[in-house]
Amino acid sequence: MNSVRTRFAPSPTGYLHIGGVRTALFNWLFSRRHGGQFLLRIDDTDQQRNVDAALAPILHGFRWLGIDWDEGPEVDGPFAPYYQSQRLPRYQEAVQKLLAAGLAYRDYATPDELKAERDEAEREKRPFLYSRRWMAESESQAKKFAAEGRQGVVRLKMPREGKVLIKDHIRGDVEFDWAREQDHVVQRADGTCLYHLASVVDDFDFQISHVIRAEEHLSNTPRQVFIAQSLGYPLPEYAHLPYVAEPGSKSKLSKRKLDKYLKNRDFALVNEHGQAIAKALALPISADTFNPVIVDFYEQVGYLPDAIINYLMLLGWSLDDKTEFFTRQQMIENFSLERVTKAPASFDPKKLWAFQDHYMQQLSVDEKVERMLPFLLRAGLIDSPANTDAKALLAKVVTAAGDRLKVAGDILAYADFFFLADDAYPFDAEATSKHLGEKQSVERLGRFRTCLASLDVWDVEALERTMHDFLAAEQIKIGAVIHAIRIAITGKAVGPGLYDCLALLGKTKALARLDRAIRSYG
RNA sequence: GGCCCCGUCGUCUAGCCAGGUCUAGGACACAGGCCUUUCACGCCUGCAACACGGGUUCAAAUCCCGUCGGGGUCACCA
Repeated sequence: MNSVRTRFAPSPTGYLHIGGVRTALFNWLFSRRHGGQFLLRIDDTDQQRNVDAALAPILHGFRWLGIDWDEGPEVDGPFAPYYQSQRLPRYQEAVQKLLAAGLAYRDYATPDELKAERDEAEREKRPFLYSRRWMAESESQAKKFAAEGRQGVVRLKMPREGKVLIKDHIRGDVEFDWAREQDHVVQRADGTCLYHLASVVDDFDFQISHVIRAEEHLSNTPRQVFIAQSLGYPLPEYAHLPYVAEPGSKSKLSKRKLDKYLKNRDFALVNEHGQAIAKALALPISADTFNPVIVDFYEQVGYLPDAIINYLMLLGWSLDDKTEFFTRQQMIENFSLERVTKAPASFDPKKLWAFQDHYMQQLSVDEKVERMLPFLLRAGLIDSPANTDAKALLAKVVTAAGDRLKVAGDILAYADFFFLADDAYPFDAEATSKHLGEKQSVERLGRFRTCLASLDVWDVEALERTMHDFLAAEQIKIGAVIHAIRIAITGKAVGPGLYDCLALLGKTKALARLDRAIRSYG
């Protein structure tokens, strides 16, 4: 009956952080590996106004990634509610128990008095430890302090000697001196309770067997152990994961330092690529919620959940010296805490990109079409999902584009010209001046147009033959003309094979586009 | 600053616990080449690391000690 139960406890912040996903993923994998449950608990003791709105993107992100939870918001479960804001009575009950056992005390120190003690300790260069001077040891003393107009909070009465040993699945045994632990506040004057107490009570109530969380919580663990033991709770197993670090550094990844990451070449590249797609979609985005640190970025741009999950799984974990690709099933079968790395791992957007590339290549044309159609719809390049002609064209475009489409949104940045009107696609300025800048090039384009106009059969083979004959007649190499043609019909310097483009456009459109270029640059 | 954690190519990592098969393997990135007169894919080649110093040992990336470096944490935030 020792079921494995893990949890991830997001705060409703309005966005899902890539580092948070990694932590959640390891929790999820561990529970799945052992046939247990994974739960989501909402850490909203900070009572914000609109928890639902701030939580929605987070839940949505997990769903999108395929990280499902057995208990928590929207699915409930035997221990509902899973919101800390709704569990205050339980926390207060725990506080009473601590008080009654003499393991916590009411404290009436003012912030200024506390600060004075802290400053003094600093001046004397000794570690700060609260003097307990305003600790109320009896009811009458409490009344006396209150009569002075003081506000009472509840503090933990931490041991002032001895050591505590924390057994951690990743760190091994870690020892702390009790005497360095502060008498942390667990309940405010207004009766609300603080995170550490709430977290410990929740983990017990929800029967969490393994607390798997980021390493930044390791130094918080002694106080949590103290709370749990004081309350008579059995201790959960602990596993402190290395945190996810910034690109090219060992500092913790944080969405607040976006400006810094943008100086990283790879990060900037991935970001710009995404921004371009967002722009093509006219997404109402802000840098706050739309950047490569936030999961939503990847969904909007059209990454594949499998790519992200696979990449994240390998950030701080490995099976062996060569296996890189895992199906969900393989992940679950192979995951173990023992093989989690101890050192922090830098988030590398380029490597994520490489996984994305791989997984995209695994998709069939139909699967790609299914993912790209919504993008064309949203950009207004296709009027309706029921437009079968447009869908058929899309399938052909996707086939011709092949590996060039790295994310679903690339259909916009890369192949929009197929869907735009013959006079609406933009000409790339740099490419145009390079290949259509000279009169000679444009004249040659005109002659090539004449050759094409005489074609009865319009397919790749015929087009290739026409080109061959044209080159012979002109006595030139293909390089002298192919770029100009490409730009004329697509507006871009890069794209699928030229004959594919021509064939897919059809004779009428192709000729119209050549005419437009000749008119514009002749 | 105190406490705690961590330290293998630029990055993710294998190897470390059970020392030799490690002139340290793989992947991403980067550089060059092939393919293709676009781009991308693919293929080939190259560049590139055991933080440093002492031990122990016939033998150390692996064990021990120290140093240095990086990070986390020290709230009436979570």
